[in-house]
Amino acid sequence: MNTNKLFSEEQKKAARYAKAMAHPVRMYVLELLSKQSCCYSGDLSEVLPIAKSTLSQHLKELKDAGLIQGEIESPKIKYCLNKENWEEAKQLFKNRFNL
Amino acid sequence: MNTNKLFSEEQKKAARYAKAMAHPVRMYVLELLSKQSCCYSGDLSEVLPIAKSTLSQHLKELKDAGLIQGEIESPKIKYCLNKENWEEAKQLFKNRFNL
DNA sequence: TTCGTAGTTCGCAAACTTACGAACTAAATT
DNA sequence: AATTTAGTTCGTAAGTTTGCGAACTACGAA
Repeated sequence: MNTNKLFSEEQKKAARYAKAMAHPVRMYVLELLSKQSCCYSGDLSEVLPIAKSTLSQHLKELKDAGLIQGEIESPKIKYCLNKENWEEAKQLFKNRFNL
Repeated sequence: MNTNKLFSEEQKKAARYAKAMAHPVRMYVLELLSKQSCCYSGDLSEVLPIAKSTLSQHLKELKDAGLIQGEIESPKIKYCLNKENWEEAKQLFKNRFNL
């Protein structure tokens, strides 16, 4: 399917963000971060019933989608929302669906 | 992964709704319906660059997720948002992310 | 310099998604 | 009864996602 002209960039972005949210683990992480600003991936690892490698994969997806960012605080990594993109995502959803 | 106790039902629902939105075609349909209350799948078929069978599949996903409902108006089918679930989805997103 | 901690990458398997065309169903029209 | 219209279902192919454990990297502490 050639999507070049048929969907707006905004629709594609909104769908992309929705995809990043489309898994309970990732929803959990986003929800946590939207409430407490930061967390360590070790803390997530303790609480979530998945292998570390799997968690790492989910965090990578959130990073690739632009919704979170990690900061090294050796030996841990501190994750926060990427505020700019997070605001964009919220705006996209609000505008589309008048939430 | 056993998700029985680890994520709230609400997180799972929210992720489920996000998944339904996680494709440009489905985002397009939802956006349209949130703006104009109804549409015929034939109209969508004319405007979207995908095979009828593929569109049918996407509409089925939205139906299965509970976000839309179809009503037969022979020989066409009229689609609308499923208002109850749509409100639920919006509420879930608002509450989670204080949008 | 070796060890432990924290996290990532690799390789793989199983399941799911996306897309298509062909064949099908259901109902209204001719 | 045959045709047309509108949409669904089936079978299939290619690609993506989810998950795991094992092997790896990076780096601070002993």
